[in-house]
Amino acid sequence: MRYWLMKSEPSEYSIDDLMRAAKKTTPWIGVRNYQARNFMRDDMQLGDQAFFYHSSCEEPGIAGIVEVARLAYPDATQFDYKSKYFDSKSTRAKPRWVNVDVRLSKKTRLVPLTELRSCPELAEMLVLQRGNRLSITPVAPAEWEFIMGLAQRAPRDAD
DNA sequence: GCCAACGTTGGC
DNA sequence: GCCAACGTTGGC
Repeated sequence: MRYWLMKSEPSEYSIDDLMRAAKKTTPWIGVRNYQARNFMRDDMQLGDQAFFYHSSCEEPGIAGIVEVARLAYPDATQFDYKSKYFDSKSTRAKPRWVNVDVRLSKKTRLVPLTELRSCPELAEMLVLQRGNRLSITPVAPAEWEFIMGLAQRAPRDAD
């Protein structure tokens, strides 16, 4: 069992969208980066857990916990010319992009990026590294446990 | 909106 | 296979 962090722009798909989804499950479509794809295709297993991270928004940070509910399969949007994720070089015989399905385990308080950055325990965390842009990154077990602790704590005072 | 950092593309 | 140009990500 492995741990991950998966980024989504809440204007595209937020933790609340996932709460409203049927079976609280969604296909993690739209990944168009080979490294991130390979994590889904080669490494993700059923039951793996992931932080649902809100990016490119007012308050970036971890918004909840999800679980891998279906192993990687071809991402349908790559074949849909009307989709922003359409890839003209991908074929059904040889699909280039895949997605897993994730199911909401629970929504947490928003643990802001700034708070994560302030924790020496998380100094090595991949998503916090300079210049990191990967939308899916592995999370070390110790980092996972630490953040789970943070998430159960009351939000910081905002002064 | 800016821009640093990184990935991808394509000419050679 | 190199690498410059270009595109994208994502925090600020």
